[in-house]
Amino acid sequence: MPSPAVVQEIDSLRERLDSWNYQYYVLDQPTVPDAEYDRCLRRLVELEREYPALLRPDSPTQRVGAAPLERFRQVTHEVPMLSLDNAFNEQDMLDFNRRLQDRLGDGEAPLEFACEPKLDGIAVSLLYRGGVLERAATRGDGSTGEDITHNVRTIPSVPLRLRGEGYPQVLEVRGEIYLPRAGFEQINARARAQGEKMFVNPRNAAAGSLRQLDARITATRPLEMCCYGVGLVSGGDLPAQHSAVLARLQQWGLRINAESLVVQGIEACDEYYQRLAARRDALPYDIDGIVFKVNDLALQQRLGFVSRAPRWAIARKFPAQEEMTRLLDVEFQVGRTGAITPVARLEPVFVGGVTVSNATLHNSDEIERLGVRLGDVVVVRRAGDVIPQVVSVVLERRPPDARPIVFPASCPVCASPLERAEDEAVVRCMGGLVCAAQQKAAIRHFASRRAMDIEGLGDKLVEQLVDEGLVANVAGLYHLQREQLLALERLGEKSADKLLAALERSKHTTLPRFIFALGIREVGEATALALARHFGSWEALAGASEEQLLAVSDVGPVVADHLRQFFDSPSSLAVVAQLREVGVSWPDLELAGAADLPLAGQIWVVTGKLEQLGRDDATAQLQALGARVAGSVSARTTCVVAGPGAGSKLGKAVELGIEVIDEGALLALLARHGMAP
DNA sequence: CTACCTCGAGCTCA
DNA sequence: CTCGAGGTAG
Repeated sequence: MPSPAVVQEIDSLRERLDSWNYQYYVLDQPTVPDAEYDRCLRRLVELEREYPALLRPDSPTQRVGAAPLERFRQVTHEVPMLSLDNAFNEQDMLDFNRRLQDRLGDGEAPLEFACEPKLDGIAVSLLYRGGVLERAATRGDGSTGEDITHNVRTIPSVPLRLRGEGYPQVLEVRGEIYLPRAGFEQINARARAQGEKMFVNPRNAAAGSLRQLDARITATRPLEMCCYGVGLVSGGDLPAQHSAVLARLQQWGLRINAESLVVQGIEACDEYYQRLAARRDALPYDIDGIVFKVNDLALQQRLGFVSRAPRWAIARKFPAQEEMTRLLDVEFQVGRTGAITPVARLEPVFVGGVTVSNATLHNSDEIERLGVRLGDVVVVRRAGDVIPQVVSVVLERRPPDARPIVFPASCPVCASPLERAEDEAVVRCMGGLVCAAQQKAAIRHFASRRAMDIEGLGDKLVEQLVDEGLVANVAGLYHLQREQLLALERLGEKSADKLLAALERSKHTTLPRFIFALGIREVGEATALALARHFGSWEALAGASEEQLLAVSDVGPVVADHLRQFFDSPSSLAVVAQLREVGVSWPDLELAGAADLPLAGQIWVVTGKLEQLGRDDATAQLQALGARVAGSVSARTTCVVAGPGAGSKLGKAVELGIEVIDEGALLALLARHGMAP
């Protein structure tokens, strides 16, 4: 039984260590020598070992890294983690400001903005319950991420317990986990010394560190966390301004960015941007832009969101980084639809934090526009997650032997003729399913997770199967024999059996998956689902007329045409027949009855300003009732919803004698069909 | 588009 | 030990 003196000593040690941690990591003011800190930590470890009953999960000793995990658990963000709209120049910023003032309608007085650098790291969410760190998660797709609590616990600037008081019972803090440049140098120096693989940039090093199953490895990486906002908050109140919320977070022991500043008006935002851009290289961490947020939370609430980003914030990105390199070769790739894409093979060059060796040249127009030749020195641009681009040619450095790039006259894979559709920039191989490149792409797509989900059928295997002549179309997959597979390189008994089992499993599928898997042009996951729901069975879909196809929401003339082409092609239908023959099957869908989709087949147009619903919501709700919402009025339009400020569309509707209703009538109609206002 | 982690399997060599 | 596949991140 520990004596009260021991309990008191443990408490006192923890308090001191927490406080020093706070001073050091959150306030950036070291207060005690490292030796003193270490001495106290060792003493605490010793006492906790002696009295395990006194061990707490939020003790400063509990950061070293727990035993390895089996796998990452999925977590759901109750408040989704959104992304930010981007601005690339001062004009974008002025547009942003204009949108804010128009929407708020409070006049032209300068708005107050909270500014801070956008750290280049990994976005995470920390959940504190009763002030104790309960869970840390990655952003993931915004609604679900991965549980990385075990790794985040090892980061010294993340408090395991909030300091002080007054924090809400449940507080979700959001921020960026990143590796300061010095830390990056340090772990790379260590890796070099031990002959291990080095990281290419701090962001990837941070991401890699957080993806460790073994937190003991994470603990050796000097990661930091910087907070920039909150998510879920309950059982307590926060201040009414963003900047004040951040200040409060800092009091509670969370690190916030030292450069954070509140300014008045959009011009001051530009000054802040210019000032920080000038200091960018001198900062101890990488940043890829500046974030500006409307500081007043009440205004934020009035502004709301557009699909996946708040209207009240914007990230102004720094100009993309550019480097020069040499164009070694141009390869012409053939895609799933036969589209021929020229891809530049470049002398590898380090730009924007990664080594770029490939860049798409899009099409022949682009090659012409650039006037680029093989062997040319070119400028390559890359910004953050943006796909690298060939920007221009350095003509002064053109070698005398630079050769023009010849666009192939026939398909580089199957030699079939090429065709360029009217008003399209892309050139396509007309070989269709006889083209090995298109066969491979079709099979890859068919096997992919969102389609038939055939595990173990990766790119390399598809390559082998087609090259060996074992499979020429997706139906051929189901005729593969075990012996044929075993004859392939690097494919043993286990892999073969696994693949065969996966193929067998994939035979039981669903109609939307199957439609999507066929790879019909312009028919993605969403369209496939809409088609399946609308027709309910393959037969109904395959037999549908152009007009019937057009009645499906999201299906326009282009998609309808591609669908008809597929159903009119004997070879395509033959593949489908073969698939069904080998046992690919799915349950037919319950047809969405007239009661479920009262507006099915109707075409609506929304124009003018909708005061209560907003155009986006109105569109979504109409679509949910089965209507197709079009952008312009035509003779086929069923009904027009017109709000104040409606212009030519309203005029056209009246001209054509189409029914016009106002927002009130729309709300009544939605209410009649059980839609929430 | 690039980079990173993890896993299982296959290959290689002792 | 190396490779391929499958997943993540920005």
